[in-house]
Amino acid sequence: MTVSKTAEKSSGKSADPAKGRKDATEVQSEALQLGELSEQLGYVLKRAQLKVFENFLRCMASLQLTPAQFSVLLLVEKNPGRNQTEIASTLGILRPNFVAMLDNLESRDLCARIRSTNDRRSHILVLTDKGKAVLARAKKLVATKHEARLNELLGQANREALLAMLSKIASEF
Amino acid sequence: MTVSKTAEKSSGKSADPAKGRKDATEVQSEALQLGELSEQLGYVLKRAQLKVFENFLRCMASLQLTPAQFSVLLLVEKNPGRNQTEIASTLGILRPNFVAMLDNLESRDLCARIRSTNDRRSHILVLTDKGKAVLARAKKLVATKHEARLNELLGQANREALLAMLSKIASEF
DNA sequence: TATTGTTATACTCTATAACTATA
DNA sequence: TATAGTTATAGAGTATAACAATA
Repeated sequence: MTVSKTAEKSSGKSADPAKGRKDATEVQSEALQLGELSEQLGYVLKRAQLKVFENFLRCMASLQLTPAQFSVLLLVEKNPGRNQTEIASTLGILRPNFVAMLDNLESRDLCARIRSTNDRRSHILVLTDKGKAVLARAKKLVATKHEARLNELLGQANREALLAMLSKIASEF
Repeated sequence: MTVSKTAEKSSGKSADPAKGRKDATEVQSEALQLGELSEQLGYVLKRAQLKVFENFLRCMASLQLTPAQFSVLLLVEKNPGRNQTEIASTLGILRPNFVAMLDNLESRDLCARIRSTNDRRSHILVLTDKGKAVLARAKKLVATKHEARLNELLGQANREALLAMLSKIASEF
């Protein structure tokens, strides 16, 4: 909501921004003060999330998997035989929006919809062999490029503490 | 990307989900296993961010301010006299998208665009008196309802550690 | 020629209602 | 009657190109 994906350099329109000013009302034309914004958890959380997703996409460029697609593959692998409603709702994806997502994954032969014999309204979801292979490669990329970078930045212990706090917020806030 | 704003209850379609099964292939029809998903920082980060924004909106319902609008008011208050480009780019908002946002805030008499005398292309942004008053009330709501809730959940020290780590990710990742 | 604010536009993500086929 | 998957659609949020006024 607050933040977009592109950063932009600040201008600094005058030739010598450090020199004398015309009058006292003119502010110094350099970086703005974030002020209380840098203490707003929501603001920092959003900016951090965008950075993490951006990095995830870069790490996954060769496999063309978005964070959402990766989460679907992971969940289907862990819970084979569940239907669309169960997978979607666990991920917080609304069923209507899940249809196009699955169409995409299925068209790439990463997962398959199988009509359930128990309840012929349901589509059971499973990973294809290719889906399993791609997911295995994706996990490796995430571990060696994405998570490794985070561990490097924060340290293993801090990364785990961060995850624990975010989980608490996600489940209890 | 991964997560929507509404949660949904899982079904549990059979009358007695704990009792005997038809055959060994049928899975237990209760909660799904998140598996590695709960270790994915991006996934947890996104879900936490949605919860925090949701709570922010609830706390701000009386003032009808979104996180993005709050961030604009905060930044304009801290940096009066800056133009649209400077405020927008600092927040990561693209200039074209900032126009409608400002139209909204200006129509509610919370901030004003003033044609700069130095550079008549620029619109200098300032908070109106009403804007200052509303922002003051917003800050109070955020402190007493929103941040207080977070401190209650995490503890003051943890909340600060969380903020520090997220800031590091936002700026260095 | 370059920049500011703006318009137009498009694409993604999210959300709701309603249809169909099954139960 | 209710549920699963689907379609259609609408609204945010985000992205790019291009224009008028001004520098």
